[in-house]
Amino acid sequence: MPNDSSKDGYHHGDLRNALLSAAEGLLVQHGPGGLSLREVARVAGVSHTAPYRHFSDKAALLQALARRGFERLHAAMTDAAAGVPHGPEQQLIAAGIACVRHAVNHAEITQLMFGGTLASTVDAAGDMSGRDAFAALQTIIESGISAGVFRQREPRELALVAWTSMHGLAMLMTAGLLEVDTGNPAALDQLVGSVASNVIYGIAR
Amino acid sequence: MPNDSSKDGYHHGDLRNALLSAAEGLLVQHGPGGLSLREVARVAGVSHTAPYRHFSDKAALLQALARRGFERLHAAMTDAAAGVPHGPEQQLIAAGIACVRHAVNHAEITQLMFGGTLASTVDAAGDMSGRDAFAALQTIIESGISAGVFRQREPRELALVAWTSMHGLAMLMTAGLLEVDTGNPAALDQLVGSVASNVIYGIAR
DNA sequence: GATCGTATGTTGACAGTGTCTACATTACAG
DNA sequence: CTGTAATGTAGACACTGTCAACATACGATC
Repeated sequence: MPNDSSKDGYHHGDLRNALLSAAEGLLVQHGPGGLSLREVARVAGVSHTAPYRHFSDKAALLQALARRGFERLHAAMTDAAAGVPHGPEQQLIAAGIACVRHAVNHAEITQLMFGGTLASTVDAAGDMSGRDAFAALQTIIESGISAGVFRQREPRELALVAWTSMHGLAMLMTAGLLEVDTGNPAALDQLVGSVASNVIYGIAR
Repeated sequence: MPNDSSKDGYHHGDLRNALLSAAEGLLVQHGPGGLSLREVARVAGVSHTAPYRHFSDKAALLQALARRGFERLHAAMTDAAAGVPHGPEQQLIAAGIACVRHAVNHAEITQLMFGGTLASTVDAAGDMSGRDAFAALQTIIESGISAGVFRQREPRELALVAWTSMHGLAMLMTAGLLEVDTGNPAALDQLVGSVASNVIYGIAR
């Protein structure tokens, strides 16, 4: 019984995704750094060199995992903003909460995405890295400026304030450096809301 | 010629610090993760197990390195604030710039300090972790509230806005995820100043 | 000053890792 | 049906973190 998905023979059928899923599972168990390519292969039920048919490197696998995370983050933020048609401020808060929530719920992958582990490697795929998420914020802010609820400045500049704030909050929490019960969604939302509203107060007209 | 410092015999004399320095040097060369305990020992000119007489673990060595970083960060921020007696706003900006500058100038160690690599281990020494730096910010803000230039809110709340913002900025820059020339001090200060003044605008009375 | 415990440093070994090369099996195009 | 590329395997290599056993040097005690 080689595996659960697709084909059942010598060839796996969808090993690439299976490896990514296995890696993600192991990543949340043992933190980043505690993840070994061989164990990933073991969990996926293949030999220890099979991953090299799909990823040139261990770093490449981690990078693919990070890419997944960036996509999910972007989706979470835009979805959250889209679900709140009550104007840019509320959209911004919703996006911020979604951002931090995603970070807390996927702490290990968040560290992968923004931690320096892949820093050197990320350069190549850097075009991808979180730029979409940042752009989402900027879009909200632009609409807010047009609507006259935000100060008339460089959108990028205002977006940067929001982005760095949320990013910092997320990183501090995922690193466990903030005395807050990340398991309590209400407390989390309140904290994020507090920071976000302060940011908005600074941004607002 | 076993070494340059202190004694020259079988016993090193100050191996602990020598190891930390060697580790720091290697850390900036090859990023975090690319640092091997054995190479640290090699650089320090001792056998590959000598470090175990001073650090229980590889993680323990990295943790000590991180602790050094926290101390330096705190010192840099308080020094910067102390050097600017022109009121809390300017002090806050100075501290923010010092914070980000320290992060940029010690990118690898910053990733060590706040990245998740040590997350599980940091719990023990967590009391140390950046709390001092945060407290420094909070002190400035408290004096600002007393002086009536900042809004009358929970100091912790306002400090959190400033802290997350600076922290996020620092982390994004050290991870190379911000399109900014970190080598150009002027551009860096301007960027930090921009974000900081926006934060202050939100905090100010 | 000799002695002895202890701190410090060394050697050797072990399992585990990332990655390379060579080989085996399968899918598929002609 | 045949050959070629894609995919997976086996074995090897240097390297790593860590443990146990041993060697050396320092410092207090008699």
